[in-house]
Amino acid sequence: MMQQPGPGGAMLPPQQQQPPQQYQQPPYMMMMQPPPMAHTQPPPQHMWVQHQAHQASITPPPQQQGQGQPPASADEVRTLWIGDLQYWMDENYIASCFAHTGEVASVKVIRNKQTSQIEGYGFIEFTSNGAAERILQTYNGTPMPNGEQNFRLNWASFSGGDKRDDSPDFTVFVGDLAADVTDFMLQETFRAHFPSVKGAKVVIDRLTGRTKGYGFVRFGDEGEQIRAMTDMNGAFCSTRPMRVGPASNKKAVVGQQYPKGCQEALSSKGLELISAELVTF
DNA sequence: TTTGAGCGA
Repeated sequence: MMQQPGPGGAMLPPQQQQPPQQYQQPPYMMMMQPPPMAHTQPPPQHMWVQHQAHQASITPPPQQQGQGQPPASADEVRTLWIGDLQYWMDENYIASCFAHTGEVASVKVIRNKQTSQIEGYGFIEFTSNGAAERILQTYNGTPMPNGEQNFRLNWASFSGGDKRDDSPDFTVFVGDLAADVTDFMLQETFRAHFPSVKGAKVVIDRLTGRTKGYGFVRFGDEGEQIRAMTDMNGAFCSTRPMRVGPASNKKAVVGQQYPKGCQEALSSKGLELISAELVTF
């Protein structure tokens, strides 16, 4: 029947209490004061460039890179994509989040060409593939230092580990979410009843960093998706009953477009990487 | 707030 949060509390987000206590002390505090609501004005453009200076030349010439840098296996993938960035989360902030690892090679936040506003995503290059993977596993889905939202990390596009599930995803929409519901919480709430749950996503408002009160749960099995829509409707996640319904496909599921030229690279070397299910959603 | 967010020179 319906799930209640009541006694026993079977669904407890272990994620909430395992913040890797590494990132709570580093001295990023001095620079992470969000500007007082910079409406739409581009911040001074000189601020986000200099952090690269002390990083020992981060512009690896495409061919000859074996000079001062540890040549991380040439074609090793070591760049992560980071999303859900707020307008004030610049290179300095992101770099500071991982500074203690000592493995950040460079950070780049994508900005709008005209407005210079942060587009909401960026790239973090690490010193090795292993470092990148470690950070991905450790931090993805955990709270960011500002405490308002979670890291959303993934392998940089088409570089190997990004999602490319051949299997179709069966998604349900979940509304009426309480403000404290996280991806993980939502996922586990459903997974407790439906083992085919692949992942869940609580939609975050980029301007506020807070949940929009709805999200999505993906199933591997269509039957479970269907059943979840009735079984889980009204079930509790955190403090409120959820509203579960069909999800409108955000886009054509199949036939993603890859940059031309990447096709053969993918088929030749990307396959084993895909099998590992590193993708959270 | 109720149908996402997504790859750079």
